[in-house]
Amino acid sequence: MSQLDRSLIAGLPLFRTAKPEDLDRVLSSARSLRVAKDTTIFEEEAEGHSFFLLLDGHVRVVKTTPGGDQVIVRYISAGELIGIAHAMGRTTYPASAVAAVDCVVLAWPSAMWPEFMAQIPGFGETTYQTVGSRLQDVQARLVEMSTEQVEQRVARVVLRLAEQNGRKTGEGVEIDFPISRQDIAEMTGTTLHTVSRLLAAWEAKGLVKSGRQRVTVVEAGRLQSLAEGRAAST
Amino acid sequence: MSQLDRSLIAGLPLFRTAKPEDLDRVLSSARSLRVAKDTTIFEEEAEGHSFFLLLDGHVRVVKTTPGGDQVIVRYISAGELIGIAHAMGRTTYPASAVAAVDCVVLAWPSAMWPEFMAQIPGFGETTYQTVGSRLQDVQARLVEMSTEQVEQRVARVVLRLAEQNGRKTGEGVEIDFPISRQDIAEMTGTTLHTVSRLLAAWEAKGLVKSGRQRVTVVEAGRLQSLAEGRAAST
DNA sequence: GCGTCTGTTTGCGCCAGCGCAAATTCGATC
DNA sequence: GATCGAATTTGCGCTGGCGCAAACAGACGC
Repeated sequence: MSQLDRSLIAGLPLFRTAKPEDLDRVLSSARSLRVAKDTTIFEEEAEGHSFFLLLDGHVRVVKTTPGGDQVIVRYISAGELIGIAHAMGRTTYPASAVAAVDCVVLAWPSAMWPEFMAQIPGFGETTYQTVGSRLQDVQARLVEMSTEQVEQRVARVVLRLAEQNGRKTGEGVEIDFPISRQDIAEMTGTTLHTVSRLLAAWEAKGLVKSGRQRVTVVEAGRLQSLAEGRAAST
Repeated sequence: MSQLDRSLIAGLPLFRTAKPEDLDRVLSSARSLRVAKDTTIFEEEAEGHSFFLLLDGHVRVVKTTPGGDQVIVRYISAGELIGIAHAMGRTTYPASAVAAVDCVVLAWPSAMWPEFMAQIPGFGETTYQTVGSRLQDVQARLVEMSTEQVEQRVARVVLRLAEQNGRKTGEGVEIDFPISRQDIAEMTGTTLHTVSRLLAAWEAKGLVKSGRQRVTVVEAGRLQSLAEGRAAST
């Protein structure tokens, strides 16, 4: 296995306070993987033998119910860790991770987790803050699911995805990975039909542009109004 | 302030691996408070100056939306920490904590958090596992909110509360703190009216007994069937 | 023991959004 | 550029559960 280059991970917040020799050690024990679009990186309930760092691409984290319904718990973007169940004292993955586009990930055996925690300055603190902010985030979504109408929830999700994973285009901010109506439905607890109707209505009002697995936010402000429950003017 | 007795906290998982002198140090810096039923321990968004250990009683953790709707995020029972936002790198509390019954809590200034983490063996690991399991839990609820009908969600919540905070009585397992229809509604994203109708229907079928701020699970098995979406027989 | 207040029950009408089904369009592939 | 499959759109009917409103019942203070 050829040694990976330090520059791959040097800029990440996760390793902000790590020393160069730490980076080398981290990299020397890493496996680097290419993951094709729609490939599963790890499966819910499976033994959590490895943890991963997403170097490039986007990954969706999905839970499946006994009834076969899927729910997208969150999207992960480059620079974030995945499969860190181990950090929380679990031995199995609580959800599946699927590449939303072709991805590059680094993988380490879970057995190395304690070593990372102990030896990389700032690693523990950063990851725990990550877990904490994910908790905040999921709690916020729970509140939204409990109190808001479908239109507001969909508006919020579209806005959040555009903010966090947006790419400016001539027309507005486009979500920079393929996302279907079904995906949005699975993030908002509704059906692809309803999402389709909403996007069509918004497009007619000029709030968004959308196509096959593609959504562009044109008027973020008015969409924000919708998300907050104030009926959008016009 | 009189020194608190070690036995107050010696049995807790949180201090399982702490040494007796650690316990004394922890206690000597603690304030002990009695909190009357329905009193707020800390308010969402407020500056997180303290963290708390619930010694006795039950606390509900509540988030309020801009629109004024409340959502009960979880119940905390004796032995658990609350207000540990600080651990996750936040400076304000993400939710409010309200005493569900008369409670006894210990409080420490948040500034002491790093000291606890560094000096009490096992403290860090245990609390991070707690955060991790809360994340799992909220994620599971998010999935339920997204995919299940109201009746299933209410059944699940009642079962969970009875399991975690149940007290055996002659008739079944009673949730051992006062809980209103409104409270259950705020945990399941529905209205008190619907909860009332469901409990009435279940009571007619002999699955539960309930009264003013009181719920007893009589037939856990059949209620579990409901929670899993299989229509209950009879 | 009496009034009051808070929590609960229940009836009724309505509608947001689901389920089903069919048509359509867009990309990708050969 | 013809073919095929997946994603999307759209119509239609139905219903779970909400909103409103009013009556009711326990518990608690005086």
